Amino acid sequence: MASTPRARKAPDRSGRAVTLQRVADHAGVSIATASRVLHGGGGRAVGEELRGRVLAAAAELNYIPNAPAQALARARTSVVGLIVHDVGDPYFAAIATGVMKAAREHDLMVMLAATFRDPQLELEYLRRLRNQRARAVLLAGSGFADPAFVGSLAESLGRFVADGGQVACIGDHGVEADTVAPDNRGGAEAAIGHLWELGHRRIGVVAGPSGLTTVRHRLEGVRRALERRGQVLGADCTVEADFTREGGRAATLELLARRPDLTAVFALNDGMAVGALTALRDDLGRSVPDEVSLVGFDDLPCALDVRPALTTVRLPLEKTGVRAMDLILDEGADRGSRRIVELEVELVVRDSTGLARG
Amino acid sequence: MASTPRARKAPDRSGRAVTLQRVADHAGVSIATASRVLHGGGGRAVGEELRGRVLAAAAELNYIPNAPAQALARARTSVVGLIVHDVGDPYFAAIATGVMKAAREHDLMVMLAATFRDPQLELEYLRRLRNQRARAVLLAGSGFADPAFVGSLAESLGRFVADGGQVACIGDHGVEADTVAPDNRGGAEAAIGHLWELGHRRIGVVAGPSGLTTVRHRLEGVRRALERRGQVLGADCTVEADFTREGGRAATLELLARRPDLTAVFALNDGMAVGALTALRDDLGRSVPDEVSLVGFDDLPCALDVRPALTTVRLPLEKTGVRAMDLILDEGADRGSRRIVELEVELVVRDSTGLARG
DNA sequence: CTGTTAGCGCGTTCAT
DNA sequence: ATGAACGCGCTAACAG
Repeated sequence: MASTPRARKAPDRSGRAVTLQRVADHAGVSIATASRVLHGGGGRAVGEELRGRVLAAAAELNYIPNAPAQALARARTSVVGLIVHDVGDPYFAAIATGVMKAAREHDLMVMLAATFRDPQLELEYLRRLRNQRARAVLLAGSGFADPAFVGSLAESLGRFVADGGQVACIGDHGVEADTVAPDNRGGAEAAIGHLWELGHRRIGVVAGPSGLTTVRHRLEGVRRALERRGQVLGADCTVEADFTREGGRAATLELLARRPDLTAVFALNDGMAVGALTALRDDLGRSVPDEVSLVGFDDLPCALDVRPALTTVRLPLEKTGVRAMDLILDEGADRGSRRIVELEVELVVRDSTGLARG
Repeated sequence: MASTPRARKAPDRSGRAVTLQRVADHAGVSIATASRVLHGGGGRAVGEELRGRVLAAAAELNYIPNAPAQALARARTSVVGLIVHDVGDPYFAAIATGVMKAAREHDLMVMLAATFRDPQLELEYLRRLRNQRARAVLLAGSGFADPAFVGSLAESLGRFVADGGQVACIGDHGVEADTVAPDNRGGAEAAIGHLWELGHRRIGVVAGPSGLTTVRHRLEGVRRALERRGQVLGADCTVEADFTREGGRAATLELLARRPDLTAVFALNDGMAVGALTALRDDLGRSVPDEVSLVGFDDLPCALDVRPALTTVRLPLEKTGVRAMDLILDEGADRGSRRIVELEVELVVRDSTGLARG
């Protein structure tokens, strides 16, 4: 036709976008019938004859349903949101991998959001995911221990749920929601136990920001393991810094300056451990593990690349992502109480730990 | 429960979801006015009085627009799709980081899709992104050199564009689309040049699958650099394997078995380089760089953690993601010819390369 | 400046 | 088994 005033879509060859209506016309059936054969949900079946015609028409026209329109009509989308601190961090990248694999098996798309550790941004993304009417949101990464923040987080999550969305946390976010979390305390205990068995009695801890729940839990594990053996974690044996390689390096320098007599260092994640290794070996000239033993946490790929290969606590990161998706998908179970899945961790002994000297 | 026949949404306290209509009612204005103050686009301004009432009502009711509904009405969404091989790979994770940062600045959400190097899955995700009516798609990662695949890819992309979507490639996908790509050839030439200057004349190459365009381009750079210096790359000087650490290790073993006299190895990405380092040092007992020099490509974080620290070609990965988003956002420029942005790379000399012996 | 109204593409009763 | 018609929440003419 000459003028199409309201045409806003890029036109298909024959002038308009390929909609269900067009498929129906092409097949000589009603739009309802077309909808039924293409998206089946309607309950009733459709006769072989028409069914074939619709399928053929759809194929010929290369019809693709309009997800936003379906979302509007069904009041439900097929997207889940994944909120992480930083995709560039191998820890989150591994979780994301698990999530994506699970999503694909269930025909879900995942919207990724990275907060770069800014709590406000986390709230902001929650809004945007609500705006998008995401069917569910996966909150990954360590939570922030700040009560005020946890309050607003709970509120945002509450709204999301009120809108009909589902929520699952990966790790402890201080919120009443289904959660899958690795056994951080147990992992830390295992790490300390390992060092203890090797004869280490003066162990230092290179910790991340205590505002992160993950850090708290790992520290708790350290304390518990030590106390069980009649020792308390001295205040001068813990240094807190950024949860990164650079943080680990700085913290280790400070730690060893305060306590040059330490025979072992436990870094609360592998990033920090790699930094600690650099500090120990390159800055301080202390050989690992001959003079100082080192243990990390997470078992990121880099733990293997580094020399000596890092003894660390392995987290089933990818599986964590998958499990979180399972929580989301099991819609039946969300009645009743909160579900909590604790994932087992495993100490992986490699070359960065050895017998304590003397 | 009583019976709310068509209620499909989780109800708000007062019984229904918070829609624009409700906000309008609450503020005592028409829905059009509410729309105008909340989403401004309508052209005309709104009086202070009403404007204030609408804002207040929206805040009080905690209104959040329904993106699918807006998408339907406007025939345009605010989501861009990002297709990568594997988020777990630091290479793609870095690109994704750049994309996400740029997206946030422009109020766009990103849907992530990981193909795990399965071409069919790439096509499938293109369909799904078209289904979602993504405003644009970013095709990241190395393309597949298979002509048949490139054909279907071009077709899929064509449909996407016909539907009004935009496309930008990261790296060469053999397709006529706006592209941002690092200078793979130049980087490889620089790497070889560096080794040459150090006196190396017997250089082996540890390559990824030749089906990937990235690998091809890097190999071309190698050949060009060598030929410029009067040498040709011997067939026995190149081994092809998976583009991974394990691939690098295996390929290096094979390479050195064939040519024990090599004084330098160029691995076509850092993953392979790390594997090569393991093979050289641990399996073969050859010291790096004293006996064999090693160069990688990409400058992933692990290049720094490894000992000796890896000499490698740095790619501006995060910037690559940002630039690709720029192409998407510059809608004005998409008339006329194809835009190609070539990103400069930089050789970073660290400790894995040294003078050739003898 | 503000309100009315007609779609956007689709799912879903409700008749037939 | 099939079709007609309404509504999902919102934008964008168009009319006042």
